[in-house]
Amino acid sequence: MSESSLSSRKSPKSRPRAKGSSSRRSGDKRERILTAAVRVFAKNGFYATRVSEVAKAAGVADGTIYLYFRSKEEILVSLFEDRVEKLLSFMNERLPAHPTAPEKLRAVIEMQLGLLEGERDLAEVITVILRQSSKLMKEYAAPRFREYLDAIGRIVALGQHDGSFRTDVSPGIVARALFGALDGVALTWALGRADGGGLSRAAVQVADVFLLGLSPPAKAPVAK
Amino acid sequence: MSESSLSSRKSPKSRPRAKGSSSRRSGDKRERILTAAVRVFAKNGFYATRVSEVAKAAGVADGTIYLYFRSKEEILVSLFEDRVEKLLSFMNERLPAHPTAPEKLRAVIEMQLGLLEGERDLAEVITVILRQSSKLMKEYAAPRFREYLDAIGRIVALGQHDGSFRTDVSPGIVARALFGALDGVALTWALGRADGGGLSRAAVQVADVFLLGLSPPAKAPVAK
Amino acid sequence: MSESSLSSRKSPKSRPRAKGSSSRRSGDKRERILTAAVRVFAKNGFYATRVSEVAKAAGVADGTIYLYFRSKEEILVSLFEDRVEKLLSFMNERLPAHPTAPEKLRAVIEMQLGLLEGERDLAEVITVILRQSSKLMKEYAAPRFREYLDAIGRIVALGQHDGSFRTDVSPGIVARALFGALDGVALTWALGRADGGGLSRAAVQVADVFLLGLSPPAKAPVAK
Amino acid sequence: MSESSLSSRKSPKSRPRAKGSSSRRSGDKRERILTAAVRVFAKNGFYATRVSEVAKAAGVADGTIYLYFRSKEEILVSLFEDRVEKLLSFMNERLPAHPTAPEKLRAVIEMQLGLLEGERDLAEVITVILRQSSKLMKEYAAPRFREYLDAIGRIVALGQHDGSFRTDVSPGIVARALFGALDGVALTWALGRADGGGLSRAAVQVADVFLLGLSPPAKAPVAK
DNA sequence: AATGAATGAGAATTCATTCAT
DNA sequence: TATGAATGAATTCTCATTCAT
Repeated sequence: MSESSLSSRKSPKSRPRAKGSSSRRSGDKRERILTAAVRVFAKNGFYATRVSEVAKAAGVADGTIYLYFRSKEEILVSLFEDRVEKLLSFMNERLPAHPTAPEKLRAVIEMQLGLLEGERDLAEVITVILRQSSKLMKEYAAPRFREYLDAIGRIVALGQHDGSFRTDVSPGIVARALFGALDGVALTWALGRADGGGLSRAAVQVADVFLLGLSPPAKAPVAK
Repeated sequence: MSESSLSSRKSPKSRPRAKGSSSRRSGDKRERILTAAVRVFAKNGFYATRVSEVAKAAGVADGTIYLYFRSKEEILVSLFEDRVEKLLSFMNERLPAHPTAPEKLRAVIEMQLGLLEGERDLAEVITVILRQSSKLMKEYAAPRFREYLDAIGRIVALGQHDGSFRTDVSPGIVARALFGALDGVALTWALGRADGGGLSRAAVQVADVFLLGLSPPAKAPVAK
Repeated sequence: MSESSLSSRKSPKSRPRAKGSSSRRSGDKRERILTAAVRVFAKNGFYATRVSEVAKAAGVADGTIYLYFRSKEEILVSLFEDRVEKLLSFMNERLPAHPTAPEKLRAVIEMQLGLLEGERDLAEVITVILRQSSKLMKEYAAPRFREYLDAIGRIVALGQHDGSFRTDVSPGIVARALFGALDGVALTWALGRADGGGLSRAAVQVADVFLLGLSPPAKAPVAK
Repeated sequence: MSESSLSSRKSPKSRPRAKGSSSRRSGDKRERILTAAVRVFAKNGFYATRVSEVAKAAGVADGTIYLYFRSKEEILVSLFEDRVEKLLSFMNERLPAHPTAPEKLRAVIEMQLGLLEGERDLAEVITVILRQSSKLMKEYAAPRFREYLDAIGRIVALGQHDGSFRTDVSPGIVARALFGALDGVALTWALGRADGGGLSRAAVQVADVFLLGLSPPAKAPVAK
C-alpha cells in the first residue's frame, strides 16, 4: 500500500476543481499562498503544518487554498517545481555561455546555492521539508531530480573527455556527491547560522575543492 | 523536548512502562520492533507509516509497541540513537589509530558509508526519514549532528595545521560539504540502484576527490 | 487539578477553534448539542457515553462537536455552568425581594427544585452525572458549589441573628444538609418515579420540615 | 445500548475465574485489594483509576486482582456491598432496641454518619464515586438503596401513626430528604474540611433539625 | 471567486483483561 | 496462587477537504 495514504485522508466524494498549474486564477493569490506556505512549512514542517495555518498566513479562507491547489501536498509540489524549473532552465539557457567544463561546473554550483541565498525559509523547504513526503520524493521529485543530476553528470563527463577532469571517478557519483555537498551546506545554513559568510562564500569554497579534486593528474610533467 | 502533548491522552499521573533503554524487557521484542520499523519506515516514510503496520511487521500487538517505546516518534529516535552512537564512538576509538589527517578523513568517509552498506533500508531511514520529524531534527538530532560535523571539522583543521590540507577553505564548510556529499551518495543509492558498484566504491571516489581537492598548493615548485 | 492532558494528542501549538461561549457559531447548533448531551448523558452516564453518540443524537457530525466544545468534558461543564449561573443570579436578583430569612430559605428551596421540575434528564445530569467527573467536581464545580452553599449559610445565619432561627446549629451544616436533602429528593425523583406529586410538592414538604426544624425555642413559655 | 459498555471494553473471549464473594481465597489479599481500592478511588475517581494502580497500591500483581474480582467494577460493587450490608443489618438488629420513632430515627442518623466517621476515603467512595458508575447505580445500588430508604420511611410512618411525627409530610419524601441531608453533609466533609467538629457533631445537629421539624403541631394546648 | 462551517475517515494510544510461566 | 508481559478493541479528537452561501 506504500504511498496510498500520503495525501488525502478522506476524499470520499468527487475531486473537482483546482487546475494543475496552468489555469492559475488571480495569480496574485496563488503567489500569496505559496509564499505563506514556505514560511509556515519552514517553521513547523510539512506534516505539522495545517492547511488552515497556511490559509491564515496567506490571509485567505481555508477553502480558497483549494481553488488554487488540489491538495496540501500539491502546494509542496508547486514549490519544488518552481525551483527545479529554474535550475533546469538555467542549465539550458546560461550554461552554454560558459565554454569549459570547469567553468560550467562552477556556474552550476553558484546557481544552486545562489538560488537559496537570502531565502532561508525556501532553503529549508527545499532541503528538508521536501524529503518529508516520500510520495513526492519518489514519484515526482525523483525523476526531475535525476534529470538535474544527469545534467551535472554530463558536465563532468564532458570535462573528462576534454581532459580537464580526472577520469578515474564516475560522473554519476561526482554529480551526486556535488549535489549532496551543496545540499548539506544549504541544510546546515538553513537550520542554524552559517559560520562565516553566506552561501556565496561557501559556494566558492565548495567549487574550489571540487574543481581541484577533479583536476587530472599532471600531464607528464613534460620534459623539455 | 518541548512539545508537551506528543503522547498522552488521559491518565496524567502514572506513566510507568517503557523506559528509555534500561528496563528493556525481553530485549528480543524490542529489537524485533526496531528492525520492523526500519523496514516499514523505509518503505512508506515515517508519517505514512501506521503504528499498527510496524506492529504487524514485527509480529506483535499494537499495544506491545508501547511497552517498549513511549510513542511512534521514539522509535525513530531509538533508530537514530543506535547509529549515531556508533559513528561517534568510532570517532573516539578508531580514529586515533590513523596518524595523518588525510588518513583520518578517509577512514571517516569509509565508515559513514560503510555503516550503510548492505542496509539500504537503514540508509533511507537515516538520510531521508529522519528529516521528516522536524521535532527530532531540530531538538534531538541537530545537536548530535553538529557534534559529528565538528569532529570532521577538527580533522580538517588538523590537516591545515600540519600542512596536509589547503588553508583557504573553512573546516566547517568542508565538513558540511563532505557530510552532504556522502549523504547525497547514500540517498540516491538508497532511492534507486547505484550506477556502478556499491557504496564502498563510491566512498573511495568521494575520498579521492575530497583529498585531492583539499591538497595544499604545491610547495614552491622547487627551484631548479 | 492535576490532569494536564485531558485533551490534546498532537499539534502542541495551534488550538484555535471552539471558544468558551463568546464566539458561538450558529448558536443553534451549540444548543442542539447541549440538549442532546443531556439526553444521552442521563441515559448512559458520562463515561459510558461516546462523543459520537452525542453527535448522532444532535444530528451533527462527530467533528462538529469540537467546533463548539473543546472536549467531551467541556460539554458537561457547560451544562453545569448554565444551571449554577441561574441559581446564583437568582440569589442575587430575587432573594432581596423576600424580607425574612424563613421566606428567603423557602424561596431558595423552591428555586433549587423548581429549576429541575419538568426536566428529569437535566436533574439526573446535575445530581448524578456531574459527580462522575472528579476533575469537574473538584476543579470547577467545587468552588461554585461552595459559593452557593455559602449563600444558603448566610440566610441561616441571618435568621439566627434576627431571632427567627434556632442558634444551636451551624449555618454551614444546615446549608449542606438542606442542599443534600434537596439533591436527594431530586436524585430519587430523577432515577425513578416520584411517589406522589412532583418536585414542587416535595419542595413544600422539605421547606416545612426545615423551617419548623429551625424554629427557635418558644420564647419564655409565658408565665403561669 | 444504555449500560452495555460500562465495564469491559474487551471481553472478547471467555470470562472465567473469580468467584462472587463466597469463595474468597486468602481473604487477606482480597481485603488488601479492597482497602487499596478505597484509597485510590477516593483520590482519583473510579474511571480515572487504573486497575494497575489498585494493584500497585495493594502490593499485588495486576493479574492477581482478577483472582478475586471479576472486573474493575466488581471491586466497587464489593465495596458498596460491605457497607450497605452493615447499614441494613444494623436496621434489623439494633433498631428494635430503640422503642420510639424519634429514637429510632436519631439512631439511624448516627449510624449513617458514624459509619463514615474516621473513614474519609470510604465516605467519598460511597457518596461520590459510587455515582460514577450508572450501571451500578441503576442496576445494583438502586434496589438496595431503595430498601434502605424504605426502612427509613417506615420509621417515619411509624412515628406518624403513634403521634410523635407530623402527618402532613410524605414518609418517602422525608426519607429521601434525610438521606440526602446526611449524604450532603458527608460529601462536603469528604471533599473538604468540615467547618466545626466531625461528622458526629453534624449528626446531632441534623437530627435536632429533623426531629424538631417533624414534631407534630402542639396538641390543642389543652385547657383546664 | 471566496468563504468558513461542517464533515467524517482515520490514527495514535490506552488499559482492562488474559494466560503462559 | 501469583505474576506481569502481551493483547487488541475501543475511543477521543484532528484536520484535509467539501460545498452551500
